[in-house]
Amino acid sequence: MKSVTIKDIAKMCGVGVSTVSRAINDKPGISAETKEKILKVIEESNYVPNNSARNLKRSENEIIAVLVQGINNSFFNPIISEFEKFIQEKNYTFILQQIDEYKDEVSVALELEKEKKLKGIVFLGGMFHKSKTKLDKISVPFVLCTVSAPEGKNFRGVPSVSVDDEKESFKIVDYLCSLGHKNIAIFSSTEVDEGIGYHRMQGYKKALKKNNIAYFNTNVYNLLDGNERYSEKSGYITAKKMLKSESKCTAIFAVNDSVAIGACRAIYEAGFNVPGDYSVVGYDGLDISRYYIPSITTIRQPVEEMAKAALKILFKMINGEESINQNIIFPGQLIIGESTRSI
Amino acid sequence: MKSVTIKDIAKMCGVGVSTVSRAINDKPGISAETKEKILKVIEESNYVPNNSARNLKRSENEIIAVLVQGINNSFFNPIISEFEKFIQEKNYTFILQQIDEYKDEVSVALELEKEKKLKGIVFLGGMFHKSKTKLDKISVPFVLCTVSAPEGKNFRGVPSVSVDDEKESFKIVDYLCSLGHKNIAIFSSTEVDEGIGYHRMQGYKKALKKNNIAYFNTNVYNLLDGNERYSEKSGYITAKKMLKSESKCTAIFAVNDSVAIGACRAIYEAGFNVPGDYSVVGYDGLDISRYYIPSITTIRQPVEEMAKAALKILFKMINGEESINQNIIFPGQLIIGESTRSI
DNA sequence: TTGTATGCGTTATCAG
DNA sequence: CTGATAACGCATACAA
Repeated sequence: MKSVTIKDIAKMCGVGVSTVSRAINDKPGISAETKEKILKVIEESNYVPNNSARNLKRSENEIIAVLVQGINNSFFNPIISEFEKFIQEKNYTFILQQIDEYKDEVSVALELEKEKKLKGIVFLGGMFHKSKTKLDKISVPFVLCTVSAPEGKNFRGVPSVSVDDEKESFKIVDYLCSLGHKNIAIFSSTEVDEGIGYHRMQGYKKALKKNNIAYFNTNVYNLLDGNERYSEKSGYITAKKMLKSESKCTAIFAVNDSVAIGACRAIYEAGFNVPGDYSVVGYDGLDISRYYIPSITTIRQPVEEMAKAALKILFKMINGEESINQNIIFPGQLIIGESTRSI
Repeated sequence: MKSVTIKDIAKMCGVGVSTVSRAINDKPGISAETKEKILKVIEESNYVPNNSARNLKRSENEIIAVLVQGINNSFFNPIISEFEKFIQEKNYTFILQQIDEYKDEVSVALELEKEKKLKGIVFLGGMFHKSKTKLDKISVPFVLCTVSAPEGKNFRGVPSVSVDDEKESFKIVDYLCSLGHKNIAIFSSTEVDEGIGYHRMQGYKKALKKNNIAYFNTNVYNLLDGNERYSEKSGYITAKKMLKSESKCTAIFAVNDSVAIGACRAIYEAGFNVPGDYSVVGYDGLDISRYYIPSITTIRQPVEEMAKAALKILFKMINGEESINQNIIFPGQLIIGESTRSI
């Protein structure tokens, strides 16, 4: 079970370890002859360089790490694909690191930074309960993607790329109002976790206010708890709950597309029609929202552009081109689907 | 930018490095007093242990790595969640490693094995162009999940957990036949890549044969190329192509649920109805197939059970309980949705 | 209870 | 072009 090391290879070839190292790493200062011989021996043996040892020695690696929470969220899929492409084009190595729910993303970042000698970090999604002081310990460039640093709390200096959740939520709820809806339910999380639930709720409230519609607690439907919260199932169950209640609402603002789809299904099963009986809107602009029947009216986040923008910022920082922190806010796009109608 | 090491901490505390090490790792043989003092200093400094150095020293780590190709495939989501839960229950650390499309998964496994001193590996999905000789170089226990080793080629000894794609495809196409369909199109990949395309095509052919239905090339529709192949978009475009053709088919066997959904949407947009004009079936049993309207008739792979079974095998091997290789084949479940009807 | 010294597998810096 | 040898940061056997 003892694994073969560079020393073993050196011995087998009758050369020094540094020569073997040169062969492995395509370094100059080695004759084609010996190189070939060494590579051949390596091929025949079970030798695989130990990355831990490598990382320990190397002062810097051309690698970017992307840290995601909730990797099973399809919203992230196109973003991750974009990262992969972009980073590879720059001839960097791309590491995707999943963050366990209960773990602190900044701690993981700190560990990874030392371990791999990273060039840069992207935080994708996440709740961002991050403390600024801890964030400051990160010594390589990093950027937040799809979330922005909380305002006020002295988080200035934290570059980010995001969409203004409150504003976009306002936009889509306002759209519902413009269609004549006056009784609009919201399916969301009522936990004040500074996460998407909070901002989207704020947008909802503001839109109602602007349209002179009173806000009622009874129109707020709390989604499932836990990691199923933003799933189709969650929307489905919540809609069933709503349908059983005395709700007189004519429209539903679901906190994301998956929830909207679950709601549509529940409404369908109850013998009602979308948008005939209920207009339903989502948020995010997942692919599936275009293929669903009815297609879902939603706010599309320009994910590819956001991904590119995040990496551009990151590489600028890496290259020391600009040290000013940027906080790019992308506009969301209201996509009018078949799930809404005017009344 | 020089980062602080264990030595620095030792110096700052006026103790030896081993004492600091003991404090960090909760090892015995240290007074509560000094431990507390050390931890406090660490807290205040920017010290983060370097994992590369740790891995280099440690002989074994309690960690399981899961290697996935195409992490953006929602089919894998519940499996990964299950892995995470299971592995954490065993008090092991869970590492999810994404494999770039162009990379060889076995090479990655080999590297990772040395680097992290893994206890075990799970290969999730993937094409498995793996060569047996290379696979043999892996010296820790591993198991394939959702794919089985290719038959014949002396791959005996490679434990796996999977569903019999050919048999299950047969089952669902046979079901279509039993509904009276005689002209059944298949949306798949015609590349002979030993991947899902091939086996599902075989099942399709066998089902036709059993039902005395002739096989026509013209009923085979090739999906998009590249990594969009198995997406909704791919099914959508392929269905449009089919609708424009002279096809007289009354049913479509889509190679997976996403493709089926794309096809349903295209049919809908063309003014036709599922299942009125076309019956559509998928494969996999994604959550969305239950929430789609119409819900999709599909073969559900028992993903949670498969995930658990794979890890059970792995842990048995790790504990040396059973060295016999197991190849568990789970039955798929025919789920009859609203997307099919008898004619 | 604590500190010192050694080695993990590499790469990099030197002489040769 | 090549080969010793010194780090890299940590854990551990051993000595104190």
